[in-house]
Amino acid sequence: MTAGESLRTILHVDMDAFYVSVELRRRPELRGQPVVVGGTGPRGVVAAASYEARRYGVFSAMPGSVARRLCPQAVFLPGDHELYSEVSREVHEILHEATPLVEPLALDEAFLDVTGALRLLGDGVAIGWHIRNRVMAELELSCSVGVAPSKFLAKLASVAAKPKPTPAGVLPGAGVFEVIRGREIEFLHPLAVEKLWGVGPATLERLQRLGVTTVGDLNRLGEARLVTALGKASGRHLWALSCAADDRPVEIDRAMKSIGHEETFARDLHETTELRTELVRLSDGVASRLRAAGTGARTLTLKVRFAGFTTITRSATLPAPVATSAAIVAAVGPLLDRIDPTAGVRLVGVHASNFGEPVEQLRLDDLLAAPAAATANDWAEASAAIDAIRDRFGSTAIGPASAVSKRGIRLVRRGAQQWGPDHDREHPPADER
DNA sequence: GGTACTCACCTTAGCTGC
DNA sequence: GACCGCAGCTAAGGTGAG
Repeated sequence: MTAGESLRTILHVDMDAFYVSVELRRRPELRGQPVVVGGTGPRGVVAAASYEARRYGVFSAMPGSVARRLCPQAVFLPGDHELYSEVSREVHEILHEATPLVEPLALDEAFLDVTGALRLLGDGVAIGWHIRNRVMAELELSCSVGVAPSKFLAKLASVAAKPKPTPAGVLPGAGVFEVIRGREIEFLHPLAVEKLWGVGPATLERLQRLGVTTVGDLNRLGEARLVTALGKASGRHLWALSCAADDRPVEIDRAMKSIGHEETFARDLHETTELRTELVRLSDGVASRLRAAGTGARTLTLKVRFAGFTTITRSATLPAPVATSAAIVAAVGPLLDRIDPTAGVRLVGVHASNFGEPVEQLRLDDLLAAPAAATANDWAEASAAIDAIRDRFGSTAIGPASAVSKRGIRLVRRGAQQWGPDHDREHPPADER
C-alpha cells in the first residue's frame, strides 16, 4: 500500500448472462438450453448468450448470422430494453441496502464501496455472499461478486467468480471471489494482458508486437517504453494498472457528458430526403433526452456509416447550448447536405455534447428568411408541450411531422434498437402495449 | 461472409489569439 | 509584416467498455 492510500473494500457485482436470465424467468422451459438475446434481425448482433450457448463459441456483439451458424439449435429471443431496465432497478435497490456508495456501470453491473459497512455487515466476502443470496432469492437471478482493495481488481475478481463454459459443459463459478490485500500482484501478473481495462484489439496487437502477452510482461516492459508505444495517457494508465495501482473512488453520480442516438437501417439508404427524415427523428430523440436531463448541448455531431462500413463524423459547435429538435436539425442538417449518399448509407447517428444551460436564441437567418416564422421562444414552448404529452401518453404519442416516413411515425427511444434494425419485437415496450 | 448501440476518453491536426 | 511559442478551442477519427 502506498502512502495516503486508504484501506478500501470494493465490490464489483456483475449479473450472470443478465438479459438471458431475465428472459428465462418468463420462459422457464428454456432453462439449460442455448439461448441468445438479440441477433434476430437481418443486421442484428448478439446482446447476450446463455452459458450453454457460449459453449459453442457464441458471445455478445457477434453477428446474429455467425451465432446461428455456430449454434443452430439455440433459441433466439428479441431484446426488451425496458424490462431489463426495470429489473436492473430492482437489483440496484438491493445493492443500495448494503451501502449508499453504489456506482452503476451498466444495467447489469455496479461497483460498491463497502468500507463503511464492514463493521455492520461483516467482511467484503460476507457482504458479497449476502448480496448474491438476496438477488437469487428475491429476483431469481444469479450474479458474481468480486471483492478487492480497488475497482479494477474487483472487476477482475468478479470475472474469476463467474461460471465457465467449456466444450464438455458449464462449470459453476465460485460466486464470490476475493483478491486478498497484499497478494494483488500474485493474482494480477499471470493474467492475459487483454484482461486489463483499456486493452482492446488495437492495443493488444501493439503489445503483442512488443512480446507482451501477460500483465507481468507489460509490467516488466517499463513505463517509458509503454508511453512510447501507446501514448502518454494509455501508457501511464496501463503501467499503473500493472502495478495494481488504482485509487479511483466509487462515484455515485457521474455527470453524463454526451447523449446520442444512432440507427442502422434494415436496408441502405441512397436518397438525401430519406436520410433527412431519419435525421429529424434521431434529433427529436436526442432533444427529448436533453430536456429530460435539464440540459442543452453546444456541440452536435453527425455520424454516417456507408455501405462499405467506412464511418465519418462531422460536427458543429454552436455559440450557445440548444435543446430543441428544430435547433439540432438546424445544426446537423447542413452537415448531412455535404455528404453524398449515392453509394448507400447503412447508419446515421446524432450525438450531443458540450453541455450547458440551454439558450434557444433566435437566429438572424430565421428573421431574414421568414419574419413571421416561429421564434425560438415558440420552439421552447412547443418542446415543453411535447414533453408533457409524452409524459402522459407515452413516447410515441407525438413527434415532428417531418419525421414521418413511408413507414409511418417511428420515434426514438433509448436502447429500443440496441440489437439491430427491425428485429421481431415479441415484447414491445410498455408504451406500445 | 458480417460487423448494434451508447458513452467516455484519447490523439492528432488545424486554426486563432496573444 | 513575418515569425515563433504557447494555450485554447474545434474537428475528425480512433479505441475501448459493456
